[in-house]
Amino acid sequence: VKNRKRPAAVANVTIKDVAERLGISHSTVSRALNDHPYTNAETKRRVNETAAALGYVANAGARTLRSAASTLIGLILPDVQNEIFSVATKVLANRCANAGYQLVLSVTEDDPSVELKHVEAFRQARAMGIIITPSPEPLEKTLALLSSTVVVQFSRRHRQINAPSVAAHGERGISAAVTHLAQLGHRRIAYLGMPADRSTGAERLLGYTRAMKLCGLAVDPGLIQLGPTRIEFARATVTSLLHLKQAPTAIVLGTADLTQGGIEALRAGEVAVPAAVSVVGFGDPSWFKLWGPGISTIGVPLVELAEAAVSLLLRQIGPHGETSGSQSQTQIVLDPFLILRGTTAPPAAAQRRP
Amino acid sequence: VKNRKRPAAVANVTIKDVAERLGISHSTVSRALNDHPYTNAETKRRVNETAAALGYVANAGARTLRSAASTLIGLILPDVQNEIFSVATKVLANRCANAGYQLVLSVTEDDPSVELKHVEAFRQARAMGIIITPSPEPLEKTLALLSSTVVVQFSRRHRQINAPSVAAHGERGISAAVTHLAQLGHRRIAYLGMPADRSTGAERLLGYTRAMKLCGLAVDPGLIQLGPTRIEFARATVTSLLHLKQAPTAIVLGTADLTQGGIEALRAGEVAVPAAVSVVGFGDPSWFKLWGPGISTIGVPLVELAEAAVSLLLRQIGPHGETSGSQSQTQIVLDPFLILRGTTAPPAAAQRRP
DNA sequence: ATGAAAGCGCTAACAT
DNA sequence: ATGTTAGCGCTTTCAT
Repeated sequence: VKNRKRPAAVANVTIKDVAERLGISHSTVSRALNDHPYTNAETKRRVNETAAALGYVANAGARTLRSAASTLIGLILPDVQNEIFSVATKVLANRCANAGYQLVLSVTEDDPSVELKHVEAFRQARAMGIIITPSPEPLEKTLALLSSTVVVQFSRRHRQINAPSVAAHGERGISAAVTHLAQLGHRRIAYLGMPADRSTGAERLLGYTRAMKLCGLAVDPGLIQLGPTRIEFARATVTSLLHLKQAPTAIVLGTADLTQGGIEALRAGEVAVPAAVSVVGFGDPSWFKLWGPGISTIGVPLVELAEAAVSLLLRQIGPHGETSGSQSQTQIVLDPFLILRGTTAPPAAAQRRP
Repeated sequence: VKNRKRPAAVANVTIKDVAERLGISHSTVSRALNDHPYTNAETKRRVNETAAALGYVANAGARTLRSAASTLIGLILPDVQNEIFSVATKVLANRCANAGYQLVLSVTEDDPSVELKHVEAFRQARAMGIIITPSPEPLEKTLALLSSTVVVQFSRRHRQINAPSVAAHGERGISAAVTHLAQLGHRRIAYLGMPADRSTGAERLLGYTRAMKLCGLAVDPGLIQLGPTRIEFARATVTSLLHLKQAPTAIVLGTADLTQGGIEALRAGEVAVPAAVSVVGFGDPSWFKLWGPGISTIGVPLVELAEAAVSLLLRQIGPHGETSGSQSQTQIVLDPFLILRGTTAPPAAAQRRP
């Protein structure tokens, strides 16, 4: 009888303690606890009973050691506040829990070394799979570690990561916005977006330039502003854009954060929207429809994206562990959709068009 | 040479493999890897080298099995979308990572059985601690499991959970809002909030009734509306409140979600704010300052709350594992602050006051 | 249906 | 400084 470990709260009750208490062998207890086919019903009952009485809690680590299959799934995101990632987190948490997995979350803020640390930790914990929004330039070691794991890339895609991906078709989204504005008569359309080092940033920029050309509009480099996905950046940039002597009559914002910053600038400058300038945002946080006349924006099927990502991962690792063939080629790309509300209208100067 | 495990991606390289390759004992490898004091520098170098070459990744489970100390911290939240919880998630993720822990996230949506499942999983994974926003009525078993772990209650507090807690002083927050409105001349002030089954709901409701009485105002039960923290509920309720023959001249919303619903109703009904009705919201998502004249609201020190919670937990489990004395009595309560913007003004009918 | 025994990968005495 | 050994809690043959 070992009785000197009261200190705080211990959970040292093992399968052996239960066995000893019952005067049976610990392997019988193991079988009883795991509903092994050949187990006496009565034994099973008694085992469960005393296990509960003793406060027995299985040791997942020991189990993993034997079976090589953990119940952990890693999620690596640059940020959790952002709408797309918070929706993803919610969806993944639900789906993983339903499939019997636990979600280990890590937030990198796009710092490659933080990213590496987390990937390492996940590998050490023998996570069954990892869903990751890779940073723009992951470290070599990160790439190596990732290559020996089941991975699904979410939202962004990195060419050196040979794993399936799920993302929104950013190019089409931005294109649709630009085209819509061009059709309204706008000629000077500005684009504010992420740097092209992320796949998402590059694609969206491409969507802008392509659509401009397709609409027969000149691409003025001064109207293309790339920078950090931060509210302050958008606020400052939109403000200066509006002070240009050849100011744009419409602005397309490339992310939800940039949209917020842009709106802040517009509000601060008391700019009439859409009378003085038209605006198309990106993403659709719940308040976009409440602001002013309602913000016209590029909606993204957030839930569907997240669902696709987990499904892809779960399919590979199976509902209880047997990793099946990899399908690294899979690339799921979902279409965004233009949501027309009140911030887009023909430009003031173009009222006299046919 | 075992060479038949290419299937997908395995990480079966163990400390023994490294030892064998080097012709030394596995314990030497273990020491080298862990920077044990008495280790030959050259040996250490070679060990690290071949470990890297072989793609060795430590097995955290095995380590936990020996040392009884994992690197896991559990976070149990009813929701991640909500501002307070998303901020908490971000802060905790950062702080935990810095302290060398991994954050396992679970979302309960206040379902007690889901809550239990997650607590069980955390205990099985031998999580070093749990930060939880307990559901209104946790199951017995959940309580029992929790009592044998290091726990910090976040945002909500349950009387049967004997663990330190961190929360905002909801009563004071709501009181301040009501008092402010009363001082502006409002007499019919409505309150829309959470059910009183959660500590937060009960406190905020108390803040309302107390402040009303203190201001010498009659508490009209018809102006107190409690319900699910859902946008639709607030939308419907605010709409019906405004259709009352004795409609309120001011409304206090008890959560951020309810505030959004209320705003939606006001916008849909084209109600003049604050001319026809004053509004005070709860929380301060970034868009509150952008809507209309800016939403007056009860701000909560979100980051500080989250910081306090991790600090409390980390202090108990220590930066690397030695659980220290519990301090279950600790209750950190942080004060909210009234943010006055444009949605509050004297009631139309009271313009003629002194 | 149950018990005995081995071993998963690792750390930590204890030897040397 | 390094090797030997035992054992953490569990599952899983292999006997019985």
